[in-house]
Amino acid sequence: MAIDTRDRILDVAERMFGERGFPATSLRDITTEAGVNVASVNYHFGSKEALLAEVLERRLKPINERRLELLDVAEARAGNEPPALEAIIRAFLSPPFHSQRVWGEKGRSFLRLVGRIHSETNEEFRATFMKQFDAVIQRFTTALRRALPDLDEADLSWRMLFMVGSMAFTMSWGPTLVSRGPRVARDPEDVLESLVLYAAAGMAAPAPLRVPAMTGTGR
Amino acid sequence: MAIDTRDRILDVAERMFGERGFPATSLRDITTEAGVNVASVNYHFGSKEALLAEVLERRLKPINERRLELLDVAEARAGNEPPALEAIIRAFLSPPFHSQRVWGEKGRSFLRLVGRIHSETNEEFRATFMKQFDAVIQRFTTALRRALPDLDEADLSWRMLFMVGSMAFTMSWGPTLVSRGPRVARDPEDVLESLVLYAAAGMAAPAPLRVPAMTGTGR
DNA sequence: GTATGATTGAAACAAGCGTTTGAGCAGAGG
DNA sequence: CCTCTGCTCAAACGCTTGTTTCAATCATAC
Repeated sequence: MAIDTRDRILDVAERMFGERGFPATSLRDITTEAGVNVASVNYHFGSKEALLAEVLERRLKPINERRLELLDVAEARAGNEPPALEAIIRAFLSPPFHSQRVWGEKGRSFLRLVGRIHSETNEEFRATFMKQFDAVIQRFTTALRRALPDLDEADLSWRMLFMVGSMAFTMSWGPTLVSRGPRVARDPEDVLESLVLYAAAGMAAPAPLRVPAMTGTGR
Repeated sequence: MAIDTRDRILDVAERMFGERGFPATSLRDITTEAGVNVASVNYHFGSKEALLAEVLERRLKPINERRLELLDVAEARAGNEPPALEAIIRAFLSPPFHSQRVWGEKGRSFLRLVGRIHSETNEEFRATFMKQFDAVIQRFTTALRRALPDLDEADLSWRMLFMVGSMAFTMSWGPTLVSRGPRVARDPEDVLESLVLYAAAGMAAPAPLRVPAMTGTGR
């Protein structure tokens, strides 16, 4: 019917994986809603897992390219200096949020899906999935290291994890939070702005005092 | 054999749910490893979902009680003033990290599980699950509102979401990050300290300038 | 010692899963 | 007109899932 079967499967799969999660969504759910035959998934993609990979890549590739683009721009603009911390962080965080605006409802459920993959796929799938991020992680690590010379390597890694965590969590829970009450509802653009400020301040926090070989600091 | 069947099921379920996720773990996986009969799960707990609820409650209850305790202490210590931002945040973040130390490997996989439930269960399960947090959320929202009077309600909600996101993400990815290379390996206590500093700085970031009815800020 | 109530065990249940099969259809190229 | 290629379809495959059944076993109390 209507459009290409492949695309219909991808669209419905994206939404359903985002709403219910990957393991909880059956191929029959997808194909019924898309109005296509069950067999077409294996015909076009090979397997359910390969379908997930394609769903992810279709959206993630432009996002990561955009991240690198924005970082290029920020670095070019800053000349020989490292770019401002906030500019680096904005280059990293804004593309997925912009995708939300551009793709509307579709983009939103995709973001939820991204927030989920880390917990819904097996180790090896995640490993291949992560390859898509290698270049991005490396470039941004370097940029942040220059912008935060006082931070040692371990602290930088952890803080990047914290940042990604806020982002991923916001993507999967944000819609729930917004629907909870009109007092928190807000334009995705404003949420991005909030998140950039939050992450930049966190990144720039003073380096923790490391008390060597002592463990009683917390109590 | 050995110990109580109930407890053996709970222990194995906790570990497996944490490692592979809830939907990806079958009751037969659990019961085989625990050396008990499949039927015993339904006999003792009623259903797979009820088993998950019990696994969560067993650990979460003392964690949330401890959070409230620590907040009580911080508020008592501060007298009429609001407690320091860092103290509030530490009261919230430290109990799950301490549980990691106390429970060893068991605690670690439990933390991974907690980082996952938001994406691996259906809406209604999450709703009942969230009730366990009602008191905690309310108390900490109030405390943070007092400590950050310049922040409006919406910003506070989002920033709390950011903080929880860093925490949850760290719990589920932290072990992976640590195993990635010895350069980032670190005592859980140190990671907690990093996270507290990061979150406190993020929370205390200047309130975003809200440009009313304009959308082009990010580009 | 026997009755009672709680627990365990092997087996089966219906339902759903991802995947495969092979017949059928459409349209383009020779 | 025929054949080839790309695609769709209903049906079935074998397997796993959570749950249930009911007899066997256990510990405890009378």
